[in-house]
Amino acid sequence: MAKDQGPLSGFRDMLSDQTLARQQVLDVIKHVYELYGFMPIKTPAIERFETLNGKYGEEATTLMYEFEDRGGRHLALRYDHTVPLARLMATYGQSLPNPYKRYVVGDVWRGESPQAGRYREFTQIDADIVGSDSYLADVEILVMMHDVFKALKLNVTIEVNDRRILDGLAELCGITDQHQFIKLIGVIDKVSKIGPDAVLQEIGADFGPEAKAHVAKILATDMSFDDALAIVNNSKAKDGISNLKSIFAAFEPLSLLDIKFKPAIARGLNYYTSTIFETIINEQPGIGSVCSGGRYDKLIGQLGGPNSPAIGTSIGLDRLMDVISLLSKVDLPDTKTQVYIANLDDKLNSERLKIAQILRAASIPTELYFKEAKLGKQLESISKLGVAKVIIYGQQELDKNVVVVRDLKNSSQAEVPVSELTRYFSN
RNA sequence: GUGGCUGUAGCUCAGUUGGUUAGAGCGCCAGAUUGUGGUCCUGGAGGUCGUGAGUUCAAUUCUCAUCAGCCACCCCA
Repeated sequence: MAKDQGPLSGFRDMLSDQTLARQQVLDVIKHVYELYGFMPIKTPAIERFETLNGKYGEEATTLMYEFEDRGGRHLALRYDHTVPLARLMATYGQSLPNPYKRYVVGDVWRGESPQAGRYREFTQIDADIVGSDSYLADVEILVMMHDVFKALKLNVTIEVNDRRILDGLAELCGITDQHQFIKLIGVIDKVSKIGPDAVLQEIGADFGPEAKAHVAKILATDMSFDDALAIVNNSKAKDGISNLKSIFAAFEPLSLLDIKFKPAIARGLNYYTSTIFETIINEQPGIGSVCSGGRYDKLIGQLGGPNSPAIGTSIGLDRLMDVISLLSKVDLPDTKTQVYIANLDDKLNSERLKIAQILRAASIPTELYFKEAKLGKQLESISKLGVAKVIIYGQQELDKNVVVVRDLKNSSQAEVPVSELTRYFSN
């Protein structure tokens, strides 16, 4: 067992099988993002504490990793990618194209109590559109998320709401205080976890029977926009609903059944202003949201930039990988090597190296078996590594200027002239 | 951060109502006459029972602390 040498609680080491699988998933996501015109950027892991402070909400600030450097500067590890992006926009906004579309892959840190699917260091893959308040930006983000999960062959439900509907609901319940509002949506947000009955009981206890009655209606499943409007019919909610109507109408012809209106979606982060969404994996709802985001039209202005509207999405790669490995129990390979060259005789090492170099030059990942050992032993251990082909090259082959290629998957074997090597492996 | 449950070989777990050399399956290594693997057979290695301290003649088994995992709260990817 591990001594006290393992990684800290909430942090993890990842071996090659896991890392290769992540890379594979990441490549799929990047590919889809780039299809929509998002280009990669990178920002520092550390920011000034003041930059991050107050942007997420009170609770979140206590979860930040903050520290002082040797120069006495008050710093923090980034908590997400959205606030650093907003800072970036405040710095370079004038010189960037408008709308500005970028994506970022990187770790973020939150000092939470770790649990399955909850880590202190995890990777987020964000895509944001800055500078446009068009509902088409919202549409593109949502459709792109649909495409990502389709490409990953995952059945998801993307639940969409508009923060202003909740504002309207609060107004209806007579809640004007910001703290009370946060508390209200916090309770509503728990509906998928604790169920509507428990939520209503809490609402009743905290906000009175009238609020309870209003919230009860909003929690109904399969609500249409008109249903919602009938319940919360004030100007705030109207704005929200007409926004969602435009968004949903735009992709209606695509019939994306996995994107749904759900007025109970709240989102904890403070900076959201209108459209908000969360994504649940249908087979693994317990793990929580694997992708979420929304519109934050005021954040960039808050950080001293121009008043730019913006919308973004964030995929939690670690949770996503947890779900993927839960769903497919297939053993993942931990090598990309395609060919292994067995060692029958140390005297032929430079000949084997020459063959390896020919293959590598043709972009075929190739490794050499270092130790001279029984062929059977070599085949066994190479097979265990998950490598499909072995080149057997001894005195007999040297004399004939050929190579024996054994396929470990179907136990077939072929003699290939050295001059034909590249061609043989290229198809 | 608060509360609860858990922690035995690489993995999944059994076991000890405190008492000499702690077990299984899988995996790993080595054989089965020396240039051919994945089945079967035979043999072997590997554990200071998460770590540290306390109680005791004696602790892996009891107590405390600590670390890690899980669950709830909280928060959210």
